[in-house]
Amino acid sequence: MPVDPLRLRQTDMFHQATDDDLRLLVQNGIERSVEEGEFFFLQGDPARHVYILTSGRAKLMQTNRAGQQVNLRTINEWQTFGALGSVRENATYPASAQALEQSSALAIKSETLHDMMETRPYLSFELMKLMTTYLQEMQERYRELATEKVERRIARAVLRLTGQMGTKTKDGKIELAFTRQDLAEMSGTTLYTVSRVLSEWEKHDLVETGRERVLIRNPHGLVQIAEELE
Amino acid sequence: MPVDPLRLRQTDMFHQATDDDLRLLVQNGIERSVEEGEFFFLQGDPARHVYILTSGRAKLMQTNRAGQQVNLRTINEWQTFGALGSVRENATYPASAQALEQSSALAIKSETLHDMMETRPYLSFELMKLMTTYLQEMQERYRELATEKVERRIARAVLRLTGQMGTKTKDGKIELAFTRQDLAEMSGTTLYTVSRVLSEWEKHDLVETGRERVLIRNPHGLVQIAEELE
DNA sequence: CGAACAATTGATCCTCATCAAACCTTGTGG
DNA sequence: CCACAAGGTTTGATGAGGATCAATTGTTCG
Repeated sequence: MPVDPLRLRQTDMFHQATDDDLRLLVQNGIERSVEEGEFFFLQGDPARHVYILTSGRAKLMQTNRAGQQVNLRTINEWQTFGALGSVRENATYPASAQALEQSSALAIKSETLHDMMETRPYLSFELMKLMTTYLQEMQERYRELATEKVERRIARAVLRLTGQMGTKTKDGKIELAFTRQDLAEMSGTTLYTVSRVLSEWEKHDLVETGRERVLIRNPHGLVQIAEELE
Repeated sequence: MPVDPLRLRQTDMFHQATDDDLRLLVQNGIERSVEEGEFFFLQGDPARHVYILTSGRAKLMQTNRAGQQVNLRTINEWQTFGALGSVRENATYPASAQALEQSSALAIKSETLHDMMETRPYLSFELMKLMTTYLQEMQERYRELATEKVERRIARAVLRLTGQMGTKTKDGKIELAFTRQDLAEMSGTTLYTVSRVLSEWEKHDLVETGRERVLIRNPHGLVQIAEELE
């Protein structure tokens, strides 16, 4: 199912784009559909495309040579990914992008975008804003990982996800659809520790848990864990 | 001592700038000198200026509310800092910049740079390239911190510094001027652990150590520690 | 020389990672 | 509709890797 060019404007990077620009992007892009668990690209692949997720959900992750993974961020509809590798020519992707569910993305040739940037200052400006946001977030997470204890890091990860992907249920709770493993990769710990912490939280009525699911009952309590001194 | 506008071209961001642009920057900037240990700006200050270090050495660091610090990067002559906070209006600096020795910097009003970017596409493009580089490095360090053991992290930190700030001595060794505390903040550990690891390395003739000083005797040995499987 | 600061080293303790086993949940096919 | 497989989750036991604390020993500089 082809992408409606005008919907592309939901993408931060293209907020200010003209209709013609959007059409140009879609014309020069190809749509890629990917099953749950499959990859849009792998760390180390030549960075030939920049992607915009048009449906589904994906995650960006990095692997070390021993195979351990960390989650860099989760990608929602109309978010860009793979842009980092495309700034310099002949770059390779510094991370892998894996679909969390069946997903589609518009893949635009890196050069196309590169060329467009030369004549459309808004593009590099927007991309820069995006990069600074990510950089700032990474710096914060880096500090957290270096200085904070696990429970707090998990609380932060959950709260971050709440803002980005939380869906409200009828009775006012907020639902997150992630495995313990996912949460572990996002907070730099193991699924065992996440499980233990969630159980502890459940005892104190902060959350309800289930398979691939966390319901947040008391966000304020989590904020307290995430922010409180000591 | 006023900054020679043309020397500004050493700054990555201004490689492609015209002479007039450089002069404009200097005219609109003020020079700030700062003693060792003092701050150019503090985390949380309103981000009114973008800085270019014209002499000395500084570090960018983040502090959590308990006062623990992490080192985000070290700043050398002609490198930009404080640019991150200046992209959005009314932003605050996400980190503090502290002089490692007596240093000077050219401070340019954020708005000035912002305005210049609108008419000079190369500026936002260069700034974007810079941001992607930093982002990529932070992502890597984040993964390291999450998945690698301390010794390896310290080895990586030392090697990174070697590339950025290492000065060669006559007899072919590479010298780094950092305290154990600095290295600890850069690798997410404590000065005690750094001290122990360096002592161990010294026993194996990989380095020589001294007060605020590490001499690298065998870089290849360090690479091995940093890269080797297991 | 003495003060201030940096580094070392030992002893101790605590947080988490790791491993193992059992238990749930969900979806599939007979 | 049940049985079973596959994958997700829980929980306990154990131990390692570093953090923390304390005391001592350099080093530098006024």
